[in-house]
Amino acid sequence: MTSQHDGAFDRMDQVQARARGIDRVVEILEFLRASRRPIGIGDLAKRIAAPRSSLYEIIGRLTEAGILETVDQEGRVFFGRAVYLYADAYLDSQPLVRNGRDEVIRLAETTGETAQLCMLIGNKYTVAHMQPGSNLFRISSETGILVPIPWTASGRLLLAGMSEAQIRALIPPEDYRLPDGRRIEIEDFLHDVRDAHARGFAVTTALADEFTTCLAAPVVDATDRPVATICFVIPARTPEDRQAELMEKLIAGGRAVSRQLRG
Amino acid sequence: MTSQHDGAFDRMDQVQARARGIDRVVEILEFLRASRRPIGIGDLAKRIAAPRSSLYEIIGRLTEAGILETVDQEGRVFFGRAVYLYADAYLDSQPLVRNGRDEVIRLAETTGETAQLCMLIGNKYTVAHMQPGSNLFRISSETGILVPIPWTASGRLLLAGMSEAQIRALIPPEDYRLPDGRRIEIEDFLHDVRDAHARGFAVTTALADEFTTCLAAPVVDATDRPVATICFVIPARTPEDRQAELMEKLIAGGRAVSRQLRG
DNA sequence: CCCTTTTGTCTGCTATACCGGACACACTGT
DNA sequence: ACAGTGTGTCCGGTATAGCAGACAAAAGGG
Repeated sequence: MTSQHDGAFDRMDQVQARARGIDRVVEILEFLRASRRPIGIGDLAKRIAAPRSSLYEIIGRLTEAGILETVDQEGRVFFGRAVYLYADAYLDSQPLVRNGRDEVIRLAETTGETAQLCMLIGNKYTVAHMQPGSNLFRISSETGILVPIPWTASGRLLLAGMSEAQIRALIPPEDYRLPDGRRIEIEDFLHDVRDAHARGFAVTTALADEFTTCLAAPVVDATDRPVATICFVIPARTPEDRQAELMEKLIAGGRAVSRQLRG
Repeated sequence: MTSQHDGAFDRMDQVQARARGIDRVVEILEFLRASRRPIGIGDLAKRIAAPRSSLYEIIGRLTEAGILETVDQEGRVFFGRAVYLYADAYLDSQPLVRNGRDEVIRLAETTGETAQLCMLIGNKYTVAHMQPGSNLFRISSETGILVPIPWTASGRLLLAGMSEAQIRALIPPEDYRLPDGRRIEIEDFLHDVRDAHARGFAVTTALADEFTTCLAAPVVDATDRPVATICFVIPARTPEDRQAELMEKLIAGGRAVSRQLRG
């Protein structure tokens, strides 16, 4: 039907070229990561716009490998045990995440506050590990969700060492708009980044969430570039001296993890 | 060299039909899981008998998706951040692992002993989570490593409910040989399994490791089949009454997690 | 220095993986 | 009973993904 003369158009409108199996795999995994819950194959086909017949085939193969698992008798699928093993191997190879996570657990235990290990993935920010504190205060952020860098205190620290031009190139304009609609001025943000770098820590209040303050300290590699942050998520009205005390522990913790990276 | 007239032979010896991308992906991930360290692409091509040109393509795609990462400037690759996020979502979806892990942490804290959450993957046993105790006693086992079932106390509990024939079919003969060379008699092992099932707990001493005793209690699903165990790893010379006390906590903990699975 | 090995990229051929669509079956509600 | 919806399987055609092989460039290594 689609004849010779509109080939170019076809490409533009419907990128309906037959997809590669690997691309399907990536789409599936990415979808599951984002939605964080099991889904039926038919449903999934609609959501990622893939033909059902292909998905049955691909998911069958992934299930066989243990990368996916059939969750219930309605045939819903989700991540399988294999990914747990992959991640375990990954952690073994990454002293950063392993040590950082231990430190975060320790901090959460000794202070009772919610602590996190945060890092960048591409041009987004994510919480790699979260350890809830014993306090009643509920936090909103979830592990693994990708968040615009300007929304976070940690994001400001993680950009330390990048040039202004690099930062401008990295962060898409829409990421400067906060969840409540406010906009962060790029100049202000760049200033924050320089500031965070100079001080060696960052604090933000009521940024992504109205009642939350975030304290962050950097973890740096052997060349002093920030590779992660550890941070506390606390009620905005936490007393000054308590905040100072927490910040001190955070900086010490960040230094400890950084030291382990060098050794 | 392989000429026209031996086509049939070709098929038999070397199943050299062009491989699918997905299969390559699974092979790559499985290889990395087993070897647990970064590898160059050329090297990898030899090890899994795949053409280099294809691997460059596939690994490029997986790297783009964050499933793999380039580790050093020599171009070696290993698991990437994405698998960590996948695993995190997986753990969230598994009440067993989530609750079990919490209970293990609680037990390790209140008793000061090293506690573990263990389960089966295929015909092997693995530690899904380990929480070191505050005691000086160092344990050897590591999370995520696959271990022969007969080497462990937990393994005996996890087979409860299986018939003798099923057990014989499941466990490869070489798994009855301990790290120090001793062999476990199949009959003795089967007896241990029945015994563990009847008592509702298991104890082994100096099995995988000379100076270690392992106490284990089952976590069962709604149909009373064991799906995991929680256990303590303690010095072999721990006094009897202390062991009894720990065992009691363990059984209570296992029951608690089992209850959560039902609800 | 030359010689060997490896690495990353590119190209054209063709076996085949993916797709569309059809089919049987199981539910559900009316 | 019957239409409507969703699930799991199968099949044939064709766009294309994967392969072999060639290549330059870099990296050892003697």
